[in-house]
Amino acid sequence: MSTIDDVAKLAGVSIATVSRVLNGKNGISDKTREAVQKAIEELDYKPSRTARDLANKRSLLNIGVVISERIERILNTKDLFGIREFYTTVLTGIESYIKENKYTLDLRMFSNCDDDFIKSIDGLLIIGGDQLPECIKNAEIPKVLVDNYIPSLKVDSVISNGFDGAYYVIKKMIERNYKRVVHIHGPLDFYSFRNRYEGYTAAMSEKGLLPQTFECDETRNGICYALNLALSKNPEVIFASNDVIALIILDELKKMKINVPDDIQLIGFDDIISSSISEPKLSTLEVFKYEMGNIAVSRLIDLINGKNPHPAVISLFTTFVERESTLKK
Amino acid sequence: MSTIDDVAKLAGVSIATVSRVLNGKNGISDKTREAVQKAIEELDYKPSRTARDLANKRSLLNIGVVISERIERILNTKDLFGIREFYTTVLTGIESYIKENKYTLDLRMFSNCDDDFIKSIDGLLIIGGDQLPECIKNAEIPKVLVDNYIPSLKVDSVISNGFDGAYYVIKKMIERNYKRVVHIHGPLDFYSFRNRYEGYTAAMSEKGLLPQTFECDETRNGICYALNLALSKNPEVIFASNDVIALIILDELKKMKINVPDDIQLIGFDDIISSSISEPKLSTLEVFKYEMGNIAVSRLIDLINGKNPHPAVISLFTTFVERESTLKK
DNA sequence: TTGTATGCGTTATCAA
DNA sequence: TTGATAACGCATACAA
Repeated sequence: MSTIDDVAKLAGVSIATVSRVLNGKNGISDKTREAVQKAIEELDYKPSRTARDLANKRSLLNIGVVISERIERILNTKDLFGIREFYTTVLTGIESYIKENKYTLDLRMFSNCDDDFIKSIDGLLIIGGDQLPECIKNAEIPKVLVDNYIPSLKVDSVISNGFDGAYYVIKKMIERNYKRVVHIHGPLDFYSFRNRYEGYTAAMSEKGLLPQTFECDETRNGICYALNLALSKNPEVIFASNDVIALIILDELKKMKINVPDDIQLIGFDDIISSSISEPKLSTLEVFKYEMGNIAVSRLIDLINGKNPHPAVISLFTTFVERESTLKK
Repeated sequence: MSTIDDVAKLAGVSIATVSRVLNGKNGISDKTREAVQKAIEELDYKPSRTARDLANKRSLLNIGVVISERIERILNTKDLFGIREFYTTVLTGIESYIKENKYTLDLRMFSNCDDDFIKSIDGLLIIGGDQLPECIKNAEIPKVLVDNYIPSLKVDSVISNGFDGAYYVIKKMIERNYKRVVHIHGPLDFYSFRNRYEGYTAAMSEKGLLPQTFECDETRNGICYALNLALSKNPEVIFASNDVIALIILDELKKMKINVPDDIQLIGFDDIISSSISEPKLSTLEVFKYEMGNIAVSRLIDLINGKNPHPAVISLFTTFVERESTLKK
């Protein structure tokens, strides 16, 4: 196998020049370019991907990370520590990957994304399920949605596999002979809620059971309201969109002297820390938040490097973590 | 990612020593070895295969590619050129990536996958939607399913986004005011068929229409049978699981003197070459087969290198290619 | 427009 | 038993 050195020698130029020709840089005289190309042809030279990858690692990229005002609020709120932890962990995954590769990070809120910002970054990570402002939607740089997916947009996304997680756990409960399994969920315009909702629905339908779903916003009031509706169905199992909602439900059930898991069993989604210290401990589907951040950056880097540019959705498997809230004695 | 340098520093030795420990050379004091191993553990250090290959000036990655007997038959059959082309293109994508990286490839049928084979490869690409034999399922090496997905298995997969493709195109037809849209599909135990089926169903249901689906095997007889059932519903649009089925349907409709698109409109899936030369030309959803092969290898390499090891499903967006078969005058 | 020199993460050689 | 250091093939900042 010939190397860049052989080509350079044959063409009578330096390896830097050969490299430039290879990478289509400009600022090369036609004569030189032709000479190099002829040499490449003659030697049937093929650049080594291994070496190329290795050399490419060094490039300093500036990664933009944007969050909605909603998430910004969450990150700054004390009592919703549950959700806060979710995004914090995702961000940690992002940051650690960026740091390891010696890239730089620029974190902004949606409202601060002007043209100058877009121009200053090499790629964009967009966190959370909120509506995207136009300036972000239109930004013509590599983009990756994190914990969000917009089917109509064909933008790369990294999400958790909410469908299969929900589907699996609901089927499991049905196989344990519970039939009255209800779902209390957040607004379905958030993809992650919708995805889990669909998994729940699919499992119920497949088992010939009627899905019973109750929507709520993410406030305690909203959750209480949905919970009361749900309780009127005399459920054996309540499956909530996420752990934050599940934990509030747990709290409310306690107030009503309804015992979990003996009277009603409860399942969340996300596996935030509070779920493992609640009383009883909450059974839930673990979402790999840190890994989600990690892989999102990794995918973005690929896009920036023009590697596997065809847009794709990357969906991370979840794992059922069974704790006390589904272990009825 | 930490490097050999980090480990050396933490262990208080030189990188040469670390390298020795890594490669199990002898002539190292137990004390040093332990220190190095502890550092490796602590940093969760994984050697870079890229750098290792470069230094070794060899690419010892041997990628196993396995296909079912069914696919092997398809690849060797002349008249099923449609499906044949599909898998051929996927394989081309795989091969080109492997060649570029100067890796080696070992292609086998399911029945030839013994332990020796598994031992001889660094990672496994499994093509197509067929049932996996135990020896492959149990192989404890990095694996990626290509054009297949098994929810219960948590194995990495690369697939096309059949749901959204079907959903999008069906909604589009409904918005053009067609209400009698039927779906003729292959066996639903193949994930790709099931996925498209669900996209169709979701779009119909969402628009308040009753999904009308007809299963067939992939033989002409089977397709005819399903087609006749479907025709009894007096459809305005027929959506087929893939182009091969659609093209056979087209042929049968011609025999019946039913005009496409004026009497019935027809939509396929995959975008194989024959679809662009049929009469009329077939509207279809393009599946990026070559890219699918490419990204599958790329993902496998990552897994082999321990990069982003959390299992994930990568789903490639499809594109609607509108040709004559849906352009009713 | 072109060349020089450096670094990417690892292995291997040669000294110490 | 260990450490410095030269490759491996390429990209690129900086000089010329």
